[in-house]
Formats: sequence, structure tokens, C-alpha cells
Amino acid sequence: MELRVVQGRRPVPNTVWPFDSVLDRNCRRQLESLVSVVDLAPGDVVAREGEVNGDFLLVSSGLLKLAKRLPDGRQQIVAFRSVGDILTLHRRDTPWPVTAQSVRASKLCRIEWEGLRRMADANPEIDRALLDLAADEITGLQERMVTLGRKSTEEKVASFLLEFCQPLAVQSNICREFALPMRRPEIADYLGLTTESVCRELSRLKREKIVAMPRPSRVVVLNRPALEALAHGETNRATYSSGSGMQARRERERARVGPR
Amino acid sequence: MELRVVQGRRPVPNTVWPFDSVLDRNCRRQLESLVSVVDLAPGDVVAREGEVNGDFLLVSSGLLKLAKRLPDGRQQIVAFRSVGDILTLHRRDTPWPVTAQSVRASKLCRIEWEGLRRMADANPEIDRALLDLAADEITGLQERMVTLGRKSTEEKVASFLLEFCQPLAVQSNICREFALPMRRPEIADYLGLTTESVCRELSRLKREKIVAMPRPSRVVVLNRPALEALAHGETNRATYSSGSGMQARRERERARVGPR
DNA sequence: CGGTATATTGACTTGCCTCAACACGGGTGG
DNA sequence: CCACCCGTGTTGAGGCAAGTCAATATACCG
Repeated sequence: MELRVVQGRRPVPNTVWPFDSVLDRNCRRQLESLVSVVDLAPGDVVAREGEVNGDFLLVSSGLLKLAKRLPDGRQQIVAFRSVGDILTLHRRDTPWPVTAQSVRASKLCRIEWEGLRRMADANPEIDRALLDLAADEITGLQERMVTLGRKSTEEKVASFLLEFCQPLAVQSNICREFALPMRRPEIADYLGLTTESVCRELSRLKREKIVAMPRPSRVVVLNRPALEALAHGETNRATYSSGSGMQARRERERARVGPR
Repeated sequence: MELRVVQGRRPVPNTVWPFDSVLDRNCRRQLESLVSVVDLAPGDVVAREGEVNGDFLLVSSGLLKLAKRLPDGRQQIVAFRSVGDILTLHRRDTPWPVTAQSVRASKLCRIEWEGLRRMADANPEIDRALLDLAADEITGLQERMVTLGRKSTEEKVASFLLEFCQPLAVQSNICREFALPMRRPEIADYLGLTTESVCRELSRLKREKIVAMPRPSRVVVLNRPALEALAHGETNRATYSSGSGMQARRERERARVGPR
């Protein structure tokens, strides 16, 4: 219940900083001296939607979720964050747009914005790196909008599995088996579905031998091409044949203004 | 059908640049010398999802939409862009994540990334301004995710009306009446709905005297509080009374890690 | 003043949600 | 080592919001 803030001396974990590639050894040292480490237990809230808090936070281990709530309790999980991810980017003088909550035991690195700002003024690469991170974030969110707005339950779940298949794939490059670090309700809130719909869809994927799940939190991808076809909305569901259903509206499109 | 690229000399429109506040007169001049103007007719495509094109584009008039498509033609409109907006931010070496298409006659300002990069190296305020813009973009997209993932049709439409009520409100500060610059199918693709659902909801809002629409593209807000209540999901629909329906799942939440 | 594009409405269908029962698993104490 | 319990996940039955298909009305434009 109380807050466990560990002032960071050396134990700054050997996290992969997003700046690692652009900063020299000296700057890294300097940066690390500004860092304090925060320990989080599952369920801990780091920052709440609407509150103003000008720190820069980086995930060093564990898993966090960023969520927005409606007054009646419905929630949308905007993103999950794990090792090496920046918690959020928003204007410093502006309230947090989302609530950040720890899904399981996690560690954060915290830097006061002032300190980071001072360093960035001396090392313009930092701002450039941040800009690239922001760009990636935007691209990712745009991708997710298609999922939320236009995909069916099965397409959403397939997309989800593929999304969380990748990161852990780094170890075994074929990546057939991996762990889901979150529970069913969180998957549902991430995809704009209910827990039950997620379950049903997972069961169907099992039944159709596209994945196997030796236990609820463990996924084995058996037929990746099929999963990808589903995720990208390739309408292979034999349900509707050609022109009807989920209309493939084709628009007149006038010209293409070439590059240059 | 052919592309109309007007090499910009002086006629660079007196657009409000996002950098206006941070650059001195001299730098502005320099920036403007790098700009060329692109004219767009309704339906023109500026850049297509997946294609690589390293220019920096700024809307100087008109209205554009940024959309992503699924292979069967379903599309999600990720954002609309109008005067003063940057078209998109994404890593320069990376393919466009969305297709940008002109909704009606528009003008763009184009700067080659190389030129902008060079200027930004000399004027770090530029990168900082871009970072702020990116942050705003992220915050906006997060807000839209709630709309797409967790709101009902009526809540989506109400949110939409309020969103497009603001920008044009600058003129009359009470902003009761405004024009919708896009058509029904575009509203639908923006909200993850069908044209028909959008229509039906607008009709309902008219019937309940929350808005009036003297003609399809013109909206008069009659009861703003009611519209806001709907938009923010205040569940005033007398449909379900207390605990049931669209469950207000309440989670145990452990601690709040304070600022500092 | 027609004629076409767009918007609206209606009747019907369906995908996803709701409510509720049931299964599983892993920790605990008898 | 087994019986019980509680949290989580899964499955089933039924309802409703939003989608589909199709007809009609309205706006826009020459």
C-alpha cells in the first residue's frame, strides 16, 4: 500500500536504454546518475489519468498497462509496456492522458524531466531519439486503430497473438511457443472485447488446430500462416462468398501525387 | 488525374506553421525557401500506405484523411487533417503507415526531410516543437482508442460531433453551429461504424432535440450538456439501471506510487 | 427542372454481449 | 496425500445493438 521508491545508486539495472545507440559512455554515466528506481507490485498504479507529473519513466522489467477509463468503469487498454519501453510520451506540462498500472512485479527507471531536458539540450541526439520513439508509437497506435475499429473478434484475437508472439521471439527465431503475461480480462480490454469473447475465440483457434494452449497462459502457434491470414483480415472465413457482407467499399480515387 | 505540383516561390500561403512560435524571422524565411506547394483535388492521394517517401508535409488548406485499409476494402480513418496540421509523423526511412487522401480541394506545403533536418540541426527548437506535436498526436490517438474500442454508437457519434465542433469554434466562442467537412461514409470509417448507423444516430439526436441539422453537412448544437454526457459515456440512457449491462468491472488496485 | 449522388429510413439478420453455470488448477490444512 | 476452496478460465443459452440489404427521400448541380 505504501510506496516503495528506491533511490538508485549503482543498482540501476542494465536496462537497454532507448538512447544507448546514440550516447557515448560518458553521457550514459551522466544519465544514469539521474535515475532512480521504482519497484512495483502487481496492481500498483504509477500515474493516474488526469494527474500532472513531470517525470520521464522507463520500464526496466515486468509488464505495465496503460489504460483509459469511462466514468462507468469500462476501460480500454491503450498499450502494454515491457522492458526497454518508455512508459508514455506526453507534453510535460500536461496531465497524464492514461493511467499506468503494473500487471505483475515490475521495475521502473525514473528521471526528472528537468534533468533529462538539460541533458537533451547538450545532446541533441536525445531529442532525435525521442522523436523516433514517438514516431514508432504513433505508427503502432494507428495499426491498433484498425484492429479496434474494423476487425472482427477472430481477427482481433489473431492479431493479438501475433503481436505478442514477436517480442519474445528474439530468443528462438522461429518462435512457436510463448507466454502470455496478461490475463483474459486484460486481453479483452486491450482488444475492445469481453473476456468471454476472447475465450471463445481462443477455444476456436485451438479446435481448428491453429494454436495449442497447454495452459491458459501458454500459447503454441501450430499454423502460423493461417493465423496471419486471420489477423490481416483475409476473409478466408467461408461464411460469405463474394460481394456481400462487410462490404468491400471501393472508392473512386482520383490521382496519385508522386513523390517529388 | 495528373499531378499538379506547383513549385513554390513566394505564394507559400501564410499558413500557421507549427514552428512559428519558436523560430525567429530569419529562420522562418529560410524555412519558407525550402517549401513547395502541392495542390490537391478531392480524392487525390498524397501518399499510399507502404510506400517510402521522405518528405515533410503540412496542410495549408482544405481537409485530408489518413486511412488504413484491410485487404477486403474495409478501412479505418485514423485521423482528419486540416489547416496547420502536420500530415503525419513517422520514421523517415520507414514506409508510410497510412494512406493520405484529400477529402476536398486542399493545399499542402512540402519540405524535403533533408532540408528540414539540416535546419533542425541548427535550431534545436524545431526538434522540440516536433516532439510536442508528436506528443499531442499520441494523446489524441489514445483518446480515439477509447472511442473505437469501448463506446457505443451513440457515444461515438456524440464524441465525433464535439470533436469537430471545437476547431471551428474559434470564430464564435460559443460555437453552436458548424459545418461537417466530410460525408457520412467518412464519418462511419472514422468511428468504426456503418453509414447507416451514423445516419440513424444523427436522426435520433435530431429527434431528441440535442442537435439540429438544417442540411446534412450543417450541425447546430442545441443541448451541449446532453451531447457531452453522451460523449463521455455517462450512461444516462435509461436503458439499464444499475449493475448490469456493459459491466463496470472494478479492479482491485494496490497502491499509488506518488510523484517523487 | 430533371437527374445523379448522397442521405435516410425500414425490415431483417447476426455477431458479440450478458448472464449464469460449470471446469480447472494450484495452494492449504486436515 | 487427499479434500476443499477460491480465483481464473471456459462453455452454453438467449438477447440486443449494430450490421446488412433494399427501398425511398432529399440535396446538390448543371
